[in-house]
Amino acid sequence: MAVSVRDVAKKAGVSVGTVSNVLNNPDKVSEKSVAKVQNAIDQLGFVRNDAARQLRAGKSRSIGLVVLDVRNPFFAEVARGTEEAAEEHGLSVLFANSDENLDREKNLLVLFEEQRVAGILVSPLSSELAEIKRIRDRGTPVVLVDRKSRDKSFSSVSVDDVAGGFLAADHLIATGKKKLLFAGGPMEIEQISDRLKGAQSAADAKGVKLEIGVTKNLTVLEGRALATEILARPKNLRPDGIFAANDLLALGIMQVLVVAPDVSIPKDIALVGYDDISFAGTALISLTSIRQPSLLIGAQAVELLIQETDENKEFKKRQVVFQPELVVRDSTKSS
Amino acid sequence: MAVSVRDVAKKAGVSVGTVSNVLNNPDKVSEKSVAKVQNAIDQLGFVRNDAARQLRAGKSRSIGLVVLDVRNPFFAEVARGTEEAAEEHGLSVLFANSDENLDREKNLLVLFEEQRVAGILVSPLSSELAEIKRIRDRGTPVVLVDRKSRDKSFSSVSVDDVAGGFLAADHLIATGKKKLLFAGGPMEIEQISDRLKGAQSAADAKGVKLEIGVTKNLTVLEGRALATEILARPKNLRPDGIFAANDLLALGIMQVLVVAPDVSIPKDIALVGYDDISFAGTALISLTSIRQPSLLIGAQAVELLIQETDENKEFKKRQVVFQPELVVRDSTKSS
DNA sequence: AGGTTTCATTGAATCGTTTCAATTGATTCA
DNA sequence: TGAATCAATTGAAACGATTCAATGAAACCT
Repeated sequence: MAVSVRDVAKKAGVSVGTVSNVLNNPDKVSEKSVAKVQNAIDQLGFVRNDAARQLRAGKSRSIGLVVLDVRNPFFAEVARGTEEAAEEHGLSVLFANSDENLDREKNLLVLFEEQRVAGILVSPLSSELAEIKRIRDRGTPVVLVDRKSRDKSFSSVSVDDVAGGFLAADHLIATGKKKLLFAGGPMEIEQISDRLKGAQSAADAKGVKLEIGVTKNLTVLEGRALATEILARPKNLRPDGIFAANDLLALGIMQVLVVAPDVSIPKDIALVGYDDISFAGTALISLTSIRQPSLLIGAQAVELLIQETDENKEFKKRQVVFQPELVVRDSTKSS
Repeated sequence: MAVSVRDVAKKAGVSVGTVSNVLNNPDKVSEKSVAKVQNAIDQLGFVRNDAARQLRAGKSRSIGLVVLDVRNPFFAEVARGTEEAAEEHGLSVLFANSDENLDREKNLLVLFEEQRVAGILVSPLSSELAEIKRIRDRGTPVVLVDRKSRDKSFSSVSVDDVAGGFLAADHLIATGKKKLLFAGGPMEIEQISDRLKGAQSAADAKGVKLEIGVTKNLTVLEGRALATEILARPKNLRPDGIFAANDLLALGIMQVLVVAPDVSIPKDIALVGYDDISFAGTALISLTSIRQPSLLIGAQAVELLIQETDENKEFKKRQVVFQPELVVRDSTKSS
């Protein structure tokens, strides 16, 4: 059933070495042989066996990507970034999501290591990097994604969430807002608490109040709940600017505020989100947001991985931190 | 650098066969040997080489999934469905998207075939199945996803879009609407024209008018453009029920209608979407939609693939067609 | 013609795992 | 005690592509 190079060689009347060369170094083979071999391949329906190739080569031409959640648009973009960059280097990317589950993460890492991937990009769940370090030390390069490693022995790519939080709050203050509210949670997630930290420092710098509205998660529903609570307050106790830790939360808040008769966005309450998902720009009132260069993050991670593979390993660890960007839209723009 | 079973065997003082058995059939090995081998594995940091395993086995334990666009929430759900079903059978799923690009599709299929995947699930781009047929005939089982094959030689899983269109229009009519509008396009996409076909037949059956609003694509922006056009009309020329070919389009329409002073949803204009994406339920006015059993589709596709692998190949081709389901929410529910 | 270089081709050895027929050693049974 | 049974272990062979030193053939130069 299975057709091997040997079968092709026999049919074409050449040696297996020649067949292999036709496949991999066609310029080292005479035209006549190429033709004969191609012919035999077509007739027999020969398909290269990648397992055998890899076994011989010792390494695969794939890199593994482990993210927390593929359905998060941010990670979907990061994934595309890695895919594009990898393609340029003739590599392909195997996607997998850990679903924020430590066991799954472990399994996936083992799987990738068994596959002898050229390298692993991982957005690690826990701060416990022991397992990852073990893999790295056994020879598989690893780059951390969306997480700054204090441990300088890892290369990493991340975004400065503190700066993002600062940008958001500072922008609200710049448009004249004086009673800010930060919406988000749980605070155990470093990205979220960093965004708050940045917002806090902007507020402190300008002597503006910053209230904290902790949510259980970053979903539309939580946003609506929070907004409903805010509307229940007397007008003078409401914030005049809200910074939500992501866009879904912000959109939920917006949905409720927009139908409240006594609130106008952005005049009474301005709103800033985070992530700049595609829905942000197309919302009823387009949403000001903090954009993370997600494609770039993915691409950069691949580059770091490749550097780590190429060069004398120990030298080239780098921690790349991208700066987020403020995208101003109608939810904060007084027209 | 690389540690092999042979190294483990030497260190543990047993044969390679025993090491292999510890890995794959621990019950066939004495406890003492298991302990010795485990010890050696830990000390040496041995990691199984999957390429060698596969080479020996002749088949991988992965199945390949090629979808048109991973960022489409429908396909994201289908992917999860395959993942869950595959996991139950001890298989893993390799994701890839063709980006609606024929060359990419071809490359991915070749890649999967070279990997000797256990089978391929593909949402094929063109109706030209020659290449896919060739792969199938060479021995890799293939199941078509989200596409009904007229060619009965393929197993396939799809959803009845005509029925979905009928459901939507019939529901609008049942709530008393008399001037319907179908929004969607381009009509070359079979899924879209099928939905229209179903809507048309529901309208015909009840003697209700159905206007067709063709859009360039199915995005929020197109929906807003269309809705703006509708609002520009005198009131008596506006439809009283709109069926949009997907939820993004419907949400765009809703965004515009909801702020129009002289339109109330669903009293003046009712709205039905398609796909039931997670945003549908959390929209400002929750959106009635047609749900496709996307998880089930993925799971079913895996089952068909496995049947095709197991049984005498030629018998078990099946074309499974799921029925979509109407999910009634506020956008059509007179409260 | 003789020698040297160039180019194409050959095929055995290799990668690391699994399999399976053969072997060993221990245990049971009559 | 000798034979039969069973469990545990062994190690060579196989999977299929690639590599590389060796070989062959042709072309070139003096």
